[in-house]
Amino acid sequence: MTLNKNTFTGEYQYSLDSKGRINIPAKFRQSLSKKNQNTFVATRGQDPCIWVYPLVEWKKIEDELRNLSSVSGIHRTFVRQIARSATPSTCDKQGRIIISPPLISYSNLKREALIIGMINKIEIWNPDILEKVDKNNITNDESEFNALSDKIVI
Amino acid sequence: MTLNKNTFTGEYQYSLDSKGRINIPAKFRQSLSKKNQNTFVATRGQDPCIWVYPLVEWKKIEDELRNLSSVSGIHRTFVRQIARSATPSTCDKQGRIIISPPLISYSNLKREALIIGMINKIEIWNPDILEKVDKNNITNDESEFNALSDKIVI
DNA sequence: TAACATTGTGGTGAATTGTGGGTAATTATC
DNA sequence: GATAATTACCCACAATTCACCACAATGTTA
Repeated sequence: MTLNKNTFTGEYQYSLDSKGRINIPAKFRQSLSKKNQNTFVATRGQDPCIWVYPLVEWKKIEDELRNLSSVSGIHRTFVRQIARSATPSTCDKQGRIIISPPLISYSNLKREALIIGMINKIEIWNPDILEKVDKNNITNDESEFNALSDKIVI
Repeated sequence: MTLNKNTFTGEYQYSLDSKGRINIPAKFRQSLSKKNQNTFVATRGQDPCIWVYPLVEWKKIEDELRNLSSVSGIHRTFVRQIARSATPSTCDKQGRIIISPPLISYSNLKREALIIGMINKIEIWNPDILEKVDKNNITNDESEFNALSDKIVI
């Protein structure tokens, strides 16, 4: 059964090997459209995790960043934070991509890695950290959660 | 893997050698279109770092500067700051460019240099200085930052 | 249940890359 | 015009990266 292209759901527990490689779940790879050339772009997430975009999705972000003028200090900082850690990587024959050392240290990744489908992108977490973040969020955000119900029908 | 041409992302820690040469990361060089003839133009950044443009991108900047009227004092200062230190340099066979002494002293570069892909240009930083600048920015600009991330969907 | 296909993980050799240094060419100085 | 100083170009090597192969574990089909 084929869902929408470039759309990711589900969670997987894979391992980051000693060379900084991590497997992209087969289901995710199959969902990629041809235009992506089996390539992803990994960058810093807003949470302490790694965000992984299919190439075509990333290009949209890139274009938006390109249009920010560097005369503004805020723009420069913004572009720097995102572009700095963005690293493209094509799947090898076994379906793995490479995670750059800066991203590994930012996300505090050890051997175990939790891969989560986030619809238009993929998140890679250190499982322990996600657990902590989850606990915090649940106790804090009940009210904001309710506010969301205006925007999204489920 | 083919990304957009003349587009740079990622960060690299390279070294400025005793002759004032610094390596342009191989990934960046591969991204250059032929028209650039392996040539970059380095100039003062708005932050205390060096901005490095591929030749064709720099030409666009020149055109923009050309259109700033010199009647305005601000314009003159702005143009002078950028034009004054702009120095073109072609990669040698090993992929290095030369950084002029004025730029080295402006950016306070020592041996270690942090090279950052900023989409349409490259920044070269003294790592210590970037760290300080980063800390400042994060504490100061929180709200404006959030406003930006609303405009840009990531 | 057996045979087969797929998937995740480890490792290896070849090619590439970053860095130091050396020599020729060019420019500057007297 | 001769010499010194600087700059540009090229070579070499160690370290890293990349593309591929192998295999065990898992899942699928007959």
